[in-house]
Amino acid sequence: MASSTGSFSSDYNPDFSFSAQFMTSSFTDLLAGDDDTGNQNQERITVRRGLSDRIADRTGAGVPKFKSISPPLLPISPPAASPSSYFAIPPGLSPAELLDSPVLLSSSNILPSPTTGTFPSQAFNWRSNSSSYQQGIKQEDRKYSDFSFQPQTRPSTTSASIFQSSTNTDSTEQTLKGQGQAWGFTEPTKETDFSSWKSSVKSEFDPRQNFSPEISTIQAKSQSNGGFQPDYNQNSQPSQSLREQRSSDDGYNWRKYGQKQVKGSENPRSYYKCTYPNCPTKKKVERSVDGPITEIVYKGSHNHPKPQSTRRSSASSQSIQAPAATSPEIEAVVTPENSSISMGDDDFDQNSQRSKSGGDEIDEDEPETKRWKKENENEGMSAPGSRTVREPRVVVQTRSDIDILDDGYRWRKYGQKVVKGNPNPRSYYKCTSVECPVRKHVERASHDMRAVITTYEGKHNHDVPAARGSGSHTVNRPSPDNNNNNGAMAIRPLAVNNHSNHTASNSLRSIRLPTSEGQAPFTLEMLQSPGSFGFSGFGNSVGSYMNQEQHTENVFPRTKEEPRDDMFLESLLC
DNA sequence: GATATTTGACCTGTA
DNA sequence: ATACAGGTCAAATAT
Repeated sequence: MASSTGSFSSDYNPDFSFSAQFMTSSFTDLLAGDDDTGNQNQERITVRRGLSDRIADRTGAGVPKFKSISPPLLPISPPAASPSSYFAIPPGLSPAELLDSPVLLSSSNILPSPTTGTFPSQAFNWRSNSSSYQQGIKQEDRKYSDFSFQPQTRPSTTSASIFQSSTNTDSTEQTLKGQGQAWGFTEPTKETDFSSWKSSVKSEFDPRQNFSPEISTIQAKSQSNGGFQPDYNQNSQPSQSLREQRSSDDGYNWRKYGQKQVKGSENPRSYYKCTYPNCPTKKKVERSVDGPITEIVYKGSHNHPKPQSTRRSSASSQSIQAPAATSPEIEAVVTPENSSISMGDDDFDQNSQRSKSGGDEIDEDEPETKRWKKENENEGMSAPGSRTVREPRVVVQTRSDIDILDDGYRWRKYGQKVVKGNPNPRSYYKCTSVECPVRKHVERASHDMRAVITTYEGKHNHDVPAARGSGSHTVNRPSPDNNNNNGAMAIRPLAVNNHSNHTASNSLRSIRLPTSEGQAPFTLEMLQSPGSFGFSGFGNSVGSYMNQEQHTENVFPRTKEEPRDDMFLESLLC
């Protein structure tokens, strides 16, 4: 459960490997990565987006194949033209601090599991701007009653899992809830998944092996992307594409019986049946135009042992224990697309959590999921067995992006929740200064992953920490590619500046909209029309929620903030 | 010729 | 009841 717990680090405890590792790894990767890497990440995130578009967008050489696995973009910044531009560390701010910053912390959600080093599936599920995402938005009214927030709690199994699911990407949530609940998906499974996550990086996974949606998703992603998995090379072979059609690398033999263009996705979906006599297992696979698998959904469980002939490394197989053939099925949805997943890494991230609470996940999948689930039920498969893996479709990494919002103060993340009306998780931070009551929450606009909404609550009773007070560390950078930057905008909200300059302000909200090249981020205030907003950005504190909400709605009709949720969260947290 | 894939048509579920 | 979308079938085609 470490993973689950880790994902949600209530205490900003350095010891907490989860966040730290995530951060570390992602940070490291980021540092090490070149632009290409950044692009890849983005692509993963935007899997749902037309591949052709993405390709066109990217100037780099080959098409990235790591959609699902690559670390989500750091919140810090959108892929810059040059590697060096990736990070803009403010003067006085050391990398170490940066790591501790809320930004990174938040990003941890998206980042690979601390324990395993793998990415949460959620991240992969995000579907950024894709049409599918829009569809998903339609369901924003869904109920998120399942949200379970237990920041202080150690990974107790249940709570931890729940938390994680809700905390992580939307896709994850959705997966767990939508599928998990219905199918009796249990947390233990989840843990298993996460723990195994690291080691299991395969191009494809065996349904039996994977029983967690997240894993499936990730694996799928990785497969398509060529992920970070060590095993990848082994598994992937030159002629694999052809073979994949038949056996898909998951050790079973499949026969393709259909293909269809799914609405909302540019990627064709292929339908496969296990060729073993009387085996009811099916799977549907979505591949992006360039080849990588963006989503895999398994239905049913194999009623036979895996065929002997396999080139798959035993190690990879072992990494994840799959439910026995007869075990219940789990349907995991990953999608990514987001761009889901959704890894759309990010997707994965946050969105991957598709629980209803997550809502973020793309609804697109939901129908399918339901359908398959239903079928499974009819077939008497109640157990978790089938899994959906969604890739990247959606993945816009949110957390990291958001965190970019370094406003000069030090923040400790104390919670995360998906609020009604916005599939994107809202991170909650508290000022780390002793007794400082200020809190802020950050979330992405539901309609546009690139837009980040930061809301401040309360007034700082102290000065801005010296090291960070300069505000010169703005990370804003023009994004080379608007399309690729879904959600990955690393920008520092103006709010920050305002905030630092006006410690007296109780409440400040800034919305960062996607910026096109050379465009500076702007605050909500800039958007507000005279009549519609009475909110000056420095208005009142908590009481301003309604106003804020209105603002938000005005700007982003689909982004709704419900005070209730906040209060709910507060009650839980406090 | 056997096997697998492609693809348009049909079926089914959902809104 | 209807339209739409997803899933499946099965003949045609390819390997």
